[in-house]
Amino acid sequence: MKDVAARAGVGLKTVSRVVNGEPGVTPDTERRVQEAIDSLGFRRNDSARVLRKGRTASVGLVLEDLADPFYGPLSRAVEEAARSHGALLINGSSAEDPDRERELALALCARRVDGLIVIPAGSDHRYLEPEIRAGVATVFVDRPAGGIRADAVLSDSFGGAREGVAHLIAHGHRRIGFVGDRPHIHTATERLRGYRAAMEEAGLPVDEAWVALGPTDPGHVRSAVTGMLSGPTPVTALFAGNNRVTVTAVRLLAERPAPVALVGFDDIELADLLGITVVAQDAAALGRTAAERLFRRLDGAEEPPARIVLTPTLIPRGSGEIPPA
Amino acid sequence: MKDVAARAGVGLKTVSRVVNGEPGVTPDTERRVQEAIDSLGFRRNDSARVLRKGRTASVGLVLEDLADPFYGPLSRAVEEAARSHGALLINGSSAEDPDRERELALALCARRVDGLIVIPAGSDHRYLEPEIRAGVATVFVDRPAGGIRADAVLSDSFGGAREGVAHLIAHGHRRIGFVGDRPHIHTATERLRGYRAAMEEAGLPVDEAWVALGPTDPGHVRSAVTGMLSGPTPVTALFAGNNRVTVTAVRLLAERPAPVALVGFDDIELADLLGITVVAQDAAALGRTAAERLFRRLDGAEEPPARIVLTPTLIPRGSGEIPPA
DNA sequence: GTGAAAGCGCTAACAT
DNA sequence: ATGTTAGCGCTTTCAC
Repeated sequence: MKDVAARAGVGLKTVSRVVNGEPGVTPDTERRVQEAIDSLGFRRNDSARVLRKGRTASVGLVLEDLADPFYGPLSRAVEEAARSHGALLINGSSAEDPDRERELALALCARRVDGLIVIPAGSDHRYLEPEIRAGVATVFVDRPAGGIRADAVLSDSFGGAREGVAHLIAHGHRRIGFVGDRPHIHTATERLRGYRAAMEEAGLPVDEAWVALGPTDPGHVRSAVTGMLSGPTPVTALFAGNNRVTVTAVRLLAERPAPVALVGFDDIELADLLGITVVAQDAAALGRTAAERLFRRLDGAEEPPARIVLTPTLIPRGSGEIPPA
Repeated sequence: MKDVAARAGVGLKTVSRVVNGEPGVTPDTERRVQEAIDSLGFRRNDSARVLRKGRTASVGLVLEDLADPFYGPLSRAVEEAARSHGALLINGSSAEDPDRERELALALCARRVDGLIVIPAGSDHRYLEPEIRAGVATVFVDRPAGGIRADAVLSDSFGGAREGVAHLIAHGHRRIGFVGDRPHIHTATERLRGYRAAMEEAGLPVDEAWVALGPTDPGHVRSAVTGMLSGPTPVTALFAGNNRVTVTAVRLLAERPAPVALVGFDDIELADLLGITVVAQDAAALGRTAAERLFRRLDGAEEPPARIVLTPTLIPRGSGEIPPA
């Protein structure tokens, strides 16, 4: 910028005015400055600008795994909102590791992102308290924050699971298995709660051998499902607690001769062709809603922290309507 | 930091030393500084650090659409590499719009990212020349750069498509349709070239009514495919130029009574269950390779720009082995 | 309409 | 082992 000023034979501030489109520059001067900029290939250094202005026009998004098809659309929705507010998005995956979540979130704060959207891996977010006090707007998505009061945008996991399980019950099932993510994950326990509620409302007993919370890699899911299907009181239907579980369950059930009913939480591409009944969340809406809330705060809104709950949708496609064997 | 120094009763530089884990501080002093840091909730301002050091420890990734299941794993792989080099990842979607790609890439440069990974939307990247000269390491992925010499990490679109089409020919097809992305997209024309090569090598004529390049939204793909299946010389097999096309083609073919063979470029989740034969690229490997190249350059490697080509894999699953009607 | 000076928070270089 | 000074590139303030 100094160089540009020298070359154009003007003051530093005049260049700054031109670069930022501020008024108070004669067209002629502006032209000279512009020429100098072009010939020098000058581009403003935003780091310096940030240092001076205090705002970075960037937001951070900490999620579990960008490679998971659930988070792609969510991230894209956040990015789109950021873009419409002139902000860039810095993305990081926690790999479901609380330490990594924390490390990432704090690194983003050190970069002085204006806002932070977090899909929690851990359940204690008090480490963010000083940051939030220091002005980093923070919104949690998909799962609520632990230990602090903050905005959260969630899907109704309890209600969605209850509806899905009730759907299976309505189709005649009495022995239904539930396979979900590890118990420290909020959505996993909420969905399990929904399962239990539906069973209880129907007056059905739950054999604890029908319930499995654990890692959602294919190996664990396979053994959990196999167990439920082969015990003394085998289940006739399955509720899958998330998209990873559903995918593995579908593969496994396809290998078996006897049909087993299945409803999965989260929609999956091509599930329509495979006839998989799901309780679908709108990942993009989750991201969009969270981003809107974030930017509202950045624009100065002073509302108290709120919990916004989106309602998932049951989509019957066949697998959930299979009658008991 | 000033405040911390005052509170701990030490000089500014000593605080800096403690914060950065530099040697030359007595354990006792370090403890005092650490206490001051904790009680003040101090966290280093990385913007200032960046301004001083010249490196931001961040890389930018410009891709087409983070919500596309092809880019999630790619982005995650880049992020993982960045993480292992202590860098953060800023990503943005161009929505396949060249202006937006340019705008994003330049915004990232203004932030002084250390490196840039670009999945081109446009075909002219001369706008990046000054940035690259100024030291921003740049690697192109999936499609090569236009108008400048730069590293590129690609899949062998030509070879992959040729192999896929040859596979259909080997199963007896003589009239094969090709549905691909818009012609200005490098991979689309490369794949079409592969299609033509395979046909020619088999001595088969290509009726131009069997070839459609265009937008890959369901509407366009449906009408293109429908046309090919209902003309005077209907095709008996289809080669789908990317994952979007494949998904729509599978849906459409499922609605038709007569079986039509299909091979698609790019793998898709659950394609195994639906028996869809694909030519699979390894999106994560693409991202990983590009990131490795980028960080090698950032570590000072002075190699000339190279083109690295990964070989896709044909995975027969049934749809590509259906014989002609 | 324009510019000079101060300073954002940090680190490199050089004292002490 | 610790502190001081200068300055990264920009914007803010205020004077011209």
